[in-house]
Amino acid sequence: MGSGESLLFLTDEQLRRGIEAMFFAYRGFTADPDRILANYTYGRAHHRAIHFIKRSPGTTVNNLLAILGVTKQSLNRVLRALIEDGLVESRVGKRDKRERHLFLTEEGAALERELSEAQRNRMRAAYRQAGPDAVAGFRAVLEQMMDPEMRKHYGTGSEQGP
Amino acid sequence: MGSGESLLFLTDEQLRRGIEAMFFAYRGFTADPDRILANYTYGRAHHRAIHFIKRSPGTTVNNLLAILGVTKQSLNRVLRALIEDGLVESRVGKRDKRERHLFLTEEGAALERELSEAQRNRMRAAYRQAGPDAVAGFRAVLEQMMDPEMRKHYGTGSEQGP
DNA sequence: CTTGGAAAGTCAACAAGGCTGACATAAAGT
DNA sequence: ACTTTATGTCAGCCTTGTTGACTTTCCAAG
Repeated sequence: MGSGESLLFLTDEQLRRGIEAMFFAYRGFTADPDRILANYTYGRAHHRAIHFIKRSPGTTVNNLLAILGVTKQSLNRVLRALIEDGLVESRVGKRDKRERHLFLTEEGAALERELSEAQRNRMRAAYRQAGPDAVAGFRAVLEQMMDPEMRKHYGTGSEQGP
Repeated sequence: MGSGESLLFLTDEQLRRGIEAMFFAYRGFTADPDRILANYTYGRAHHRAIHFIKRSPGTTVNNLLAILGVTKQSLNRVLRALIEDGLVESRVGKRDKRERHLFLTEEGAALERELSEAQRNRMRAAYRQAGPDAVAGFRAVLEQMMDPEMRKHYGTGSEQGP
């Protein structure tokens, strides 16, 4: 035994369990917002946009594109709906007038609160059950699982382009 | 301070970071299989079916339906393609001839290996970087995040209906 | 032995949300 | 003046999910 024992967590069986944990947990993770969104004409894509606009008010379209990892055509469809419905405001950039800076309106912020409260409640319950040490480990593994490119977006939040 | 300090991991800010960690990590989690699947005519839905058939050879369609949480029409489209292409074999049940028991053919098993090796490699790297204690925490939090219904599917694997 | 209901399969139609490609406009930068 | 960047838009396609309706098969209970 000795050094072999400490690598037990790298067996294929352990990895398989980790893979399935990700699959089932992600379903739970999205379940509550999905239920709420079903009452509107919006879907997960709208939720994601709203989330990151809330996190970084004034973010540009290009910024959002990089974070979400979709095409501009795809994002545009989503943003257009949110802007037309008055949940998101798009302001022409002061310094660079090509850029559009995105903000939640009061109505948009209300929906964001509704969605994120549901999601936070589940996350909070999971955190509480698992305990602080587990949370640190949870975040450490997830961070390593991201593409390195994405790790820079997952950070402080509310960074605004210079 | 005192007892408040130990609850720092439950602040909205900490929860937001957890939420984004899930989002970015899940993207990484699916990125490698997605790249591989792009070389075939298959998508994520096929991967999921193949994964759980591999985990529980001989599982029935109804079983798979419960695990995957989609409609039978949706699953059927996926299974039909896999069966027609000879990656999955569907055998009429011995005891109950209404049931179909699903198995991977050699070709199906080969694709499964290709996909799961890529996914395991990423998971293994993440586990290794984060360390065994982090892995335990990772799994603990994910388990709590699942819908309780799903927790029973996330288990031993290779259970065959009686 | 008949019948009710479960398991599976299929057809059709639709929606969300990805994608590519082509093109337009405005503004910044060189 | 020219090129590049940021954004928006049109059109069309694909995957994967949905609902609803209907059929076939066949186990099991009455």
